Amino acid sequence: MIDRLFLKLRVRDLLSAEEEAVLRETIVELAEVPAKKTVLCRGEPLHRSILLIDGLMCRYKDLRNGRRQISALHVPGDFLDLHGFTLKHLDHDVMSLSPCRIAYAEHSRLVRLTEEFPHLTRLLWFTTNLDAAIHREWELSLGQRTGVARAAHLFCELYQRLRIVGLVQGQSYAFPLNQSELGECLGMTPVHTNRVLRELRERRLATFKGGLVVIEDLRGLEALAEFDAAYLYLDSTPR
Amino acid sequence: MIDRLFLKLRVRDLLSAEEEAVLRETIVELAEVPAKKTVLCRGEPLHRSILLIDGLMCRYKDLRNGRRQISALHVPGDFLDLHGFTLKHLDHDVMSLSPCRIAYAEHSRLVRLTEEFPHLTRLLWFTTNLDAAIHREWELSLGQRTGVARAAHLFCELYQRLRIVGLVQGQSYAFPLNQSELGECLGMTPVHTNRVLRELRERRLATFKGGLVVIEDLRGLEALAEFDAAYLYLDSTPR
DNA sequence: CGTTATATTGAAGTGCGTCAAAAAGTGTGG
DNA sequence: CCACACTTTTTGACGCACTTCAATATAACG
Repeated sequence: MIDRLFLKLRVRDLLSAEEEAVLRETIVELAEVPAKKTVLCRGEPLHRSILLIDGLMCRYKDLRNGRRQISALHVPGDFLDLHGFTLKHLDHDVMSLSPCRIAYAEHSRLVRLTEEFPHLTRLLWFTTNLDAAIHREWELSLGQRTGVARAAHLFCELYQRLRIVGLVQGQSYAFPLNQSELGECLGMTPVHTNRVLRELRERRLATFKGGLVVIEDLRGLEALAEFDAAYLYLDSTPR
Repeated sequence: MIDRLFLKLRVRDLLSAEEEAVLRETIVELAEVPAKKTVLCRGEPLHRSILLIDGLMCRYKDLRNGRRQISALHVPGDFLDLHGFTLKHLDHDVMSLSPCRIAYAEHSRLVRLTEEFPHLTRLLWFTTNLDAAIHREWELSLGQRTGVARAAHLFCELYQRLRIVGLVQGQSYAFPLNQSELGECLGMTPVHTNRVLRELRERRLATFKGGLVVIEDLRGLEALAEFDAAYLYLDSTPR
């Protein structure tokens, strides 16, 4: 059930059998969430954190003119709001993009974890810092990359993130959102998103259709995006 | 010396005398850094983290066309690279914008801190999650806000962040960077930054000149920016 | 089969970038 | 104190990336 979390962690560090057991005891109570459902609202007090088991979720913020920025995408094995463990409430909303399965970790149990398992604590701390590293790369995209490069970069990032949890088949992966929502990740309108996708298609780099991304030319896509996976910390290092 | 860190932490939580003492023992060895000096390079192995005592620093990433995105600004009391404690190397560079004073915390000592002081560990974890919350708000700015609103929002954010560490005098604060560097924070060219600043000046909201920000109409600035300080977590909550 | 969401394309408008030059500020040495 | 070099700010003209508005096409669905 939480095996994708272990895959994600073991790409980055050693995880002992005891630590694995502790996580299995901490993360419990499976639940299902339909697509397009807000699972967490900004400001509400939190007493547990959520691990994504299956499906795709996002965090987002809105402006009053109705424009929305998706600030993060989450794939299976990611915590949606582990940062909420120390923040106590969120500064953003969280919603499902596809039907999802989730599991819960009570904050009271996480407190005990920080008291008894310092290495595991640092590893969980690491995962929130990894989220922040992805935020920084998105800031670079939103601030400086062109529309096509932004889209190309996102496709490269998800290729790597999904690959390590076993969710890439050949050169394609499920990416269940529509062009409007993709535009909300990329800081552009649905119309322009459509044009950007057409350019990637015509340049034979990647296609996005019906919630499926097909990478036709990974090297070309990475070159266009100036993608360097270093910010995903895919190296195994003691934390 | 590290009192601004205590101001920052005590806005958010109780900090015991013992914890304060632990931090004083952990953060040592004062150093000076001239302006415009790169203090940390992406990729290099880290064995300590840096606390900013005085001055202004930034983290940034470059693209090959020479465009740069500043992904975070740091004010006195902030760690520059506490995330580096769990990441082990950085995905970005860090440089000083003004002459700075810094102090060091050895990672070996931080490891011991995580083993012996779980609440303090959670508080330090919190500060890295606060950095991430600021990243998210910048993503919203870069993706969805107009140029003027982005600038206005940044001025509001720094007003609050500097205020809690005692670095706002009346309605103004030191913000020692030039228009090019400000543009690198805001995802815009120096030329456009200049025009945006003129608009804020002409609308009598704020002025930025000679490294000094003067807020003329805080409410107006906040309204233009849709600024809501909630993402800065200025409330005292047990972590 | 009709209804609704999603994708696609066109045309026109705008915010921001680019290029270029001038003006103002800053520091240095004489 | 001025002369000079250099950086930073400011402004103008023009171009492009992206938005907006609108219409049509296609797919999804009960």
